[in-house]
Amino acid sequence: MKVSREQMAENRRRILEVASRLFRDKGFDAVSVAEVMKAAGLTHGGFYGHFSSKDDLITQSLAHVLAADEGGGGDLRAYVNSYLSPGHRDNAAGGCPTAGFAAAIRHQTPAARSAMAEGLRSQIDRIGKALPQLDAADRRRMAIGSWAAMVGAVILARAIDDPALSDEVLEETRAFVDAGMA
Amino acid sequence: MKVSREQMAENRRRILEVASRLFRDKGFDAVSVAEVMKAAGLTHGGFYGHFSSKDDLITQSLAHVLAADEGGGGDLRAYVNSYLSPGHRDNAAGGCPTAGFAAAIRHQTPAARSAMAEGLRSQIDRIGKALPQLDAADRRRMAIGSWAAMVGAVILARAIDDPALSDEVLEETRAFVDAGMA
DNA sequence: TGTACATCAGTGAACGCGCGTTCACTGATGTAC
DNA sequence: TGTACATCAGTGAACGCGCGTTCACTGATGTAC
Repeated sequence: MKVSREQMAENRRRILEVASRLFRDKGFDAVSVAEVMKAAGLTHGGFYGHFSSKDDLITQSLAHVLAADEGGGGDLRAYVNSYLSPGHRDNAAGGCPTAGFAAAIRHQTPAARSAMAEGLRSQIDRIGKALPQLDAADRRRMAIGSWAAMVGAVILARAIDDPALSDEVLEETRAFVDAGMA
Repeated sequence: MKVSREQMAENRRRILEVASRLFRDKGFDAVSVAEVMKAAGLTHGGFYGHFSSKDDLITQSLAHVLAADEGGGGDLRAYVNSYLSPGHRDNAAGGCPTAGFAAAIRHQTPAARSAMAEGLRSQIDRIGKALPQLDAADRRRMAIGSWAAMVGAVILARAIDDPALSDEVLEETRAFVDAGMA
């Protein structure tokens, strides 16, 4: 049955939100269109009224979640600490989309890869702006190096099944990044 | 038709090798059992004579490729340079299994995650041993922090479609890691 | 060493299943008068 | 404002396809004599 224009817009927004959470949690391939629609409180048939394909949903949910501010612009030390925390490691569904998607983007459409590049650019800029004490070259190096270490550490910490080693990867990477910023 | 025991052992080895390359190149889900067997010069029906399931193949090919020395034990500076090179970024099929698999391991079986943890442990030790000038705590921090940055940088560099930014991520991360080791 | 035969690695057709996608239908929305 | 109707967002059955897996069969291997 037809719904109001506002209702439809809200449905679309909800699809994008649950899709981005499910994709971060389980990966693009392991989440079906029907599962996304069900989580959004709809049936699968209506999907193609909102998106032209599953690839289209992937690209749009990626752009949607990257558009939401990723943080890192304010207190950098606090941001690094929360990023490299067990809480973030254990909350992939609600966590950083870069850590969740970066490795899988390689196998997605050009549009999705382009959205990821744009997200990376703005994240590097945001971290750089939080390092005003450094000159331009050092700022760029610190921003890129720290971001690579943060994303890498969360991916590694999530990959392994040994909690002690996983915690240690987060803690030591935090000390490593902090030392670079000192 | 039956083949000799040596031939069968060689077939198994070849399956593991092509599987690890295909998985690194395209991801676990995007590679079918039939594709692996064809790449190994066999037909898909014989697969279950070697492995009990596709998950079993994933675990065994992971253990197989992690068992091959990953490097990092000798000249650390040279290893970092080659790791963070465009050549490595563009050769996922033959490149570092950690960069290739880390993010996907989260969704695999406990056996696969355990193999990845073991690989990570020995890689950290290997890098640490190449930093004899540091005390134990600094060595551990450098090894873990550098490895996280290296893996993260290659994953990010592979994710994005802008070659200039991709190259820059590799170069700046190399400078970042080198600065930490100085 | 040579022969007869049991073994079993590999073959390829077939299976059941879940997926992305399509489509005829429904009924609330929103517009024309 | 109230009514009549065209629109179209959402429904759910159905599709075609590729996947992981199974299985009856084949014929070379390797062993017993």
